[in-house]
Amino acid sequence: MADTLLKGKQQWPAKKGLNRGAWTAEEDRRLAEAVRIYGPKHWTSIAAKAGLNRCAKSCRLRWMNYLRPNIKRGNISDQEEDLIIRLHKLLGNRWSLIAARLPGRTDNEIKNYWNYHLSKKKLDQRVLVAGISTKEMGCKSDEQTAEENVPGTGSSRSEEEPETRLDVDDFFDFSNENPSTQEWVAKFLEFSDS
DNA sequence: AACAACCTCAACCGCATCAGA
DNA sequence: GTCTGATGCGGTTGAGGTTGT
Repeated sequence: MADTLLKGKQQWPAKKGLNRGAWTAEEDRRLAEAVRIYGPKHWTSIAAKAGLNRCAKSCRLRWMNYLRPNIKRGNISDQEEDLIIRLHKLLGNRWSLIAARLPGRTDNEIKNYWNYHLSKKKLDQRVLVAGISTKEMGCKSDEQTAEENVPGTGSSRSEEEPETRLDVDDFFDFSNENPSTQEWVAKFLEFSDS
């Protein structure tokens, strides 16, 4: 355990005297150039070869969440939100899996969106339904909902399939949705299957 | 205008897992 | 089979912007 801890710590800049904090335009440019040359793999060598005084993890994160092409920014549409809710119900807090089903969205973005927007929405709904105050609920509803659908703890990453207490076919049945949603879902499924 | 509360976003942290030596 | 470095992921934090009072 102590080993693992140490190993984790060694990977981050604070412990190596490397740069941290916000990226500059110049750093972005260098990183993008390095990724163009070497491909989005082998982050350790990318970080070194780009002459960035950044650790591999920082470089990867920056690329994945910001520099990667085809990234959509801001304004999660209603359809996307709906899909996020459905996928979260099915997959739990597996943001990377959810993101993989939302073209152009990053796991970080979805995670951020969920953590603020949707968890708040659900909380509000529960408060409305139960007719109780947030205080009385102890702000517990988020974890509960997520954990209801994901075995183990919220942070566990077991490879087991989630214990699906819901019918997946039914879950992804959009036949009751309005035509524009259906069209969007069809496009989305087409995209993600290819 | 000033302040507080709310919201968004980017980045860091810690851990698990993978892959190569 | 074991060790070690690299990678991927989810959780968390905090800075900065926006909105409301």
